[in-house]
Formats: sequence, structure tokens, C-alpha cells
Amino acid sequence: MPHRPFHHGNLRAALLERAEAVLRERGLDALSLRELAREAGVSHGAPRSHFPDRGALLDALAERGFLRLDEEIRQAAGRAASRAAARAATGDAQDDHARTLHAAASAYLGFAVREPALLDLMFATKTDEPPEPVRAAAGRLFGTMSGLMDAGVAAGAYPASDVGRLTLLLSATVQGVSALVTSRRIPADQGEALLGDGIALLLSGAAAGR
Amino acid sequence: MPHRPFHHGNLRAALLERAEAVLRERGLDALSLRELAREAGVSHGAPRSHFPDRGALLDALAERGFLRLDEEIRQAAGRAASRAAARAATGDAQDDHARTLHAAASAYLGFAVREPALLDLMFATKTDEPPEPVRAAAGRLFGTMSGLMDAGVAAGAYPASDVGRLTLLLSATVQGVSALVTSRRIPADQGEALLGDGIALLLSGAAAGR
DNA sequence: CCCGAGACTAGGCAGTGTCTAGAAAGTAGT
DNA sequence: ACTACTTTCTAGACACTGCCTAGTCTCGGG
Repeated sequence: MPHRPFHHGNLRAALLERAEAVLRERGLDALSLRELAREAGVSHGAPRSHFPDRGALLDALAERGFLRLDEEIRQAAGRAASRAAARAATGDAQDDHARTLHAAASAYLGFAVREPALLDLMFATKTDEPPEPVRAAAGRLFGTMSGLMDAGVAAGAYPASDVGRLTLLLSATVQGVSALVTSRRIPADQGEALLGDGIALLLSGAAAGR
Repeated sequence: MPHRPFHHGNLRAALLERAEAVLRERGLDALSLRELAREAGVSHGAPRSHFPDRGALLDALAERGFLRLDEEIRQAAGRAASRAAARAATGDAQDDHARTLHAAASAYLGFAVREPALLDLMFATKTDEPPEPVRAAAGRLFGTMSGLMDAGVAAGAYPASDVGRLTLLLSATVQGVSALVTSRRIPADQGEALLGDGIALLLSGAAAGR
């Protein structure tokens, strides 16, 4: 039998993948470099070649988390947009916009429910600035949100000058609702309803304030 | 010299106080039962009499955090209310209400900036339900928020039937803005401004939606 | 072909949380 | 004041962790 090669060949990816599973199933405290190494069938020092320390692993996880969340939100928003297109010209642009935002927010909440520990990690307080790759991935997510909100200007929901603040506000609200749900303060379906309320309020308030 | 008594006399309180300081200055990872014991001048097993395990210490910290945050918000709201009273009858009730909400939200954000790691702990994802005392303390905070929002009904800002949802939404937004700030996504003063926008939008939206 | 760089092994260190047995101090009840 | 009981704390041990170091293997480019 061809005994295991010296080089794992793909350790970094294997570690990250397994780490995500552990995070999901047993939480951050249960995440140990040594255990990951054992499960990957390498010695306890091997991960060091890919991550200088445990923090680097966590940073990489956070980065991947942001990228995945961004992707899921993009797809959810995309699906909502094509549904709107399918409804053809009968629909009202502002209504479609609200639906798209809700789809995006919903995707965020869904991610939070599926990966609560990961989300915690992504938004955990760092004593110092988060490392550049994490920052970039988080920025990408914010960029996506920004893009979605830009569409509201075209739909006439609010002036372009408000987009920046409204985007931040939406992000904060979605983030807050998710925190409420993942910390077991309110059930998931109530969180979903809250998102609807929040978006409705955001849009009607923005229109009224204009 | 009266050599240290066998009984510390007040170990539990000493541990909690010191733990809060460590959390504030060096973060959750730096929080070690053994180190706390050393600093308190007791053996490494002593804390076990007061906290069955590390998790219990963290739960106690979270509980105290909720109680303190609740207290600070109460006081801030109280000060805002008495300022409103001092302005006498010249003021508009809705305006006063907005100011009170902003004062409360501001206190929350201030707490988040001063105690980011503690806030993380309070809202950290638990695999299982948070223990009863923590739940109760969190409920107390939510009760305070609810009370503040109730005042809006009297001021005619929104119907009583909306208070529940609006309270949750405000809580989520404030929590989300704080998360944005403590995770270094936006600076503190921008967070402050966001709170103002959020409250204004909440109130104008609630009025428009009525 | 070799040789340098990166991936990995293996051992050791300090530190941790948790568990145990038992000593010391406080608290009653008589 | 003596005794029994409970709580608080000590002291030692165990398994585990992250991190460090020295050395070994493997691969790819000169």
C-alpha cells in the first residue's frame, strides 16, 4: 500500500476546511491546531508552515468567512433581481428594490444562523487593526452592500447623497438583528420579520426625510 | 505582620473585578483562571470554589456586564429626561423623545468603546442557551429599552402596537453600530452620527408608516 | 545533478483547565 | 466549650494546548 507521502500536498486548504467544520460544530474554544493536525494526519508542528500562529489561522477563517458571506449575498440579491425582471414591467421599482434588499439581508441572517461562531470571529474585537486581507474581504462585503443600495437611487428611493449613511445603517441593522438571533435573544423567524420591518422603515423614512 | 488569612474573605468579588480589568486591557484570550488566582494571592485551585469552570466565570462577567450597561443607559436616559424637563414647556415632546433615545444609544456605544471585549462576551454565540442569570440580566436591559420606547407612545411618535418591533429594531441597530465601531470598521464619531441617523429614520419612518 | 527553499517531523517548554484528596477556617447545635 | 458539618482553600497531578528549535525529507529550478 502506498504509504502516506511526506508532503500532504494540500495542508493549508485541508486545515481551513476542517477548521470551519469544527467552528460550526463545536465552537471557537474547541479549535486546536494540534487536533487539526492530527485529523489531517500530519505532525503537530506542520500547520506552522502555513500559519505562523493560531491567530493567523483565525484571521484566514475570518477572511474566508467574509468572502463566502459576500458571495451568498450577491447570489441572493441576483436571484431577487431576476425574479423582479421575470415579473416584468408590472412591478414597481421601489418595491423590487425593497425585495432585493430583503433577500440580501435574509441571506446575511441565514449565514449567521448557519455559522454563528464564524460570524463572531469575523466581528470579534481585535486589540489592533485587523490584518489587511481580512480588511479587504470585509471591504468587499461592504462594497456589495453599497452596490445594492446604489440601485435604490436609480429606483428613486433616496438621494445619492444619502447612500453612504443608509448603507452603513442597513449593515448595522442586519448585523444587529443577526447578533440578536445568534445570541439566542430572539428566534430566527422573528429576526426575519425584523429585517422586513427594518428595511421598510429605512425606505419609508428615507423617502419621508428626502 | 499579620500573615495572610487562610480565607481570602472576598475572593469571588476580587476575581470578577480583576477579570474585568484583564478583559478590558488584554482581551478574552489573556483571561486565565490561574493568573487571576495568583494575582489574588490564592492557590490555583481556589477559584473553583466560586466558579465550577472557566465558562462560569465568563457567564458571571457577562451578567455583570448586562447589569452595568443597563445601569449606564438608565442614567443617561434619566439625565436626558431631566434636561428636557429643564427646557420646560418650550420643547416639543417628540424632539425630547428623540433626544432621550439618542442619549441611551450613545451610552450603549460608549460602553461598547470602553469595554469591547466584554460586549463581545455578552453577545457571544453560545452553543446552548445562556444560563438563567445572564438571560435575566439581558432581559433587564431589554426591559429598559422597552420602557424608553414606551415613552414614545405617550409623545405620539408611534402607536403602542408598534413598540415591540421598534424596540427590537432599535436594539439591533444600536448593537450593530457598536459592532461596526468595535470591530474597527468605522471610527467612533461616525458611529455616533450613525446612531443619530438611525433614530431619526426610525422615528420618521414610524410616523410615516402609521 | 545538485542544492536551496519550503514542508514536515519530533522533542521540549511553559502555560492552561480540570480533577482529586485533604487541610484549614468558619458555623452551628448541644 | 466541645463536636460535627460545610465552605474555602492548598497542593499535586494529568492531559492538553500554543509556541519554539533542530533536524529531516521532498521537490523544483539552476
